[in-house]
Amino acid sequence: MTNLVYRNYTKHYLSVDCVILGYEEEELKLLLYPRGFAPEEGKWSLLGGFVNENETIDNAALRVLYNTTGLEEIYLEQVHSFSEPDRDPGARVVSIAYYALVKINQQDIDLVREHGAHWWPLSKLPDLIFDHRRMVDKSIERLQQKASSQLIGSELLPETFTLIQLRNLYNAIFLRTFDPGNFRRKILSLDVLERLDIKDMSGSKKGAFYYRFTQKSLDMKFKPIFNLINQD
Amino acid sequence: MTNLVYRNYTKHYLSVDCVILGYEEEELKLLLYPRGFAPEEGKWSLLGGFVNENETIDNAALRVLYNTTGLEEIYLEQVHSFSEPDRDPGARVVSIAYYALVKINQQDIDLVREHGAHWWPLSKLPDLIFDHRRMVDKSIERLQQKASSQLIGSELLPETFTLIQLRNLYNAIFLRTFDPGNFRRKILSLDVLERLDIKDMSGSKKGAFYYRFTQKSLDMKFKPIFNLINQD
DNA sequence: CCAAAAGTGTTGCTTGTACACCCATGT
DNA sequence: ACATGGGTGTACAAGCAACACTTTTGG
Repeated sequence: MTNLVYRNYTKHYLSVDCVILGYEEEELKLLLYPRGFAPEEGKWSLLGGFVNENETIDNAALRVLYNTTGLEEIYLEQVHSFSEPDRDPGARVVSIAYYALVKINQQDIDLVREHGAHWWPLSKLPDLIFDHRRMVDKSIERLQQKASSQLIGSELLPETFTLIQLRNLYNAIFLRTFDPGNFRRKILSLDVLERLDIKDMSGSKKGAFYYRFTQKSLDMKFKPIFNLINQD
Repeated sequence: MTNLVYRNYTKHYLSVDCVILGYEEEELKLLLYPRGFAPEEGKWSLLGGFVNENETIDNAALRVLYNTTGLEEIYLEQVHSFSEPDRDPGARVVSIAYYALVKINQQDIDLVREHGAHWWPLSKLPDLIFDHRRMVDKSIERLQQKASSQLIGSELLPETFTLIQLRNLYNAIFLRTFDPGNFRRKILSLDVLERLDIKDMSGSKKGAFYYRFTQKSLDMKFKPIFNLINQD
């Protein structure tokens, strides 16, 4: 099927590397694999895999995520392609970095542990192989951009959450502390959350109301995600 | 040299496609090639080329630009990778889109014409092959983002320019009209332009002062560009 | 009743926007 | 002198940030 004109050109190995971010204990965590062989043995690695013949790179990323974490319908965003010829000493591999946002919960932790992976706090990352550290940095930059232009949280928090939890998430993403009053007002003015009649009593005597994203806001947010999956 | 482990995986054709933008007659223009053969004969194409064995994709993009326009030291930014398996009917080719900003001047126009390329106003683009239209749209989005977070213009305008020209450029990028007074104040407050003692008398009797970017601001802007070229 | 966290109000400052106004000068 | 576009001033509104204040309730 391949046009003869193309025959003269080099083909390349193509991989995807996923910066999988979760939120737990008031900080962002990154899912990493230990590398058990040379070179760079002892360092840690993003979850990655090669792109197959008949799939989009977005699908390759989803496949990698599914195979290693069992998770489906994950929020994914393409970040950047990395192509230094010697970035992978084993062969010339061009890699496309993605970031993914997932909810960390116990069953995922077990599943993930079976595969040898481990959640690392972003603030205390170990040494990463190749250019993976740059992939992480660029992903965080993108995540910050995204979080400033729209309210994120539905991908990282449980379905219902308090505004305090949401604020802590934003504190973790931006590495600063937002003013409780101002944050609350600003978020509520976006008109994407609805208050439930249940309170979280664990943090205080007064209790903090639970909120959740309105269906409308979720619909709007999920559209681009599924576009991602099926139309590149 | 290739590690045996990689042998099982598919290799892919990798190309770069460049959204080359220039500014002329108060509008943004896009450099396109006519496609002279089937399929999609009669449509127009971005300037592109395949990635070679031992070059970064950034360098591939620079090479394509140099070979087709003769221009060096061009401002380049990676935008997104496109990977639908059938996006190119000739073969499975994964393509990475870049946008480039260049100054249009007469000698470039001649040079470009020799290659059969043509500058098209963004507002009146012809039909493009494959997914090139999406590449253009995504590039414009990125350009707008960039232009909102920092003053661009040194790549698109002559070395000296009036604030009116700069405003027209911004009008063209954002498809709206900025208020003359407010635009001027905001731009000058950024403290990256210096006023020359020369006036452009062509537009009015009073004349409009020429400005240029300060060396300091250019140094800061060019750093990331050359990083792009040599360290992916 | 009081400590402590949740939530509201108030104020001053910065920024954006609309638009009126002044300025310089070639004809 | 006046029309024309360049350039400045002003006044109002919106948004942000700091922080004081009120509310609730388990101990």
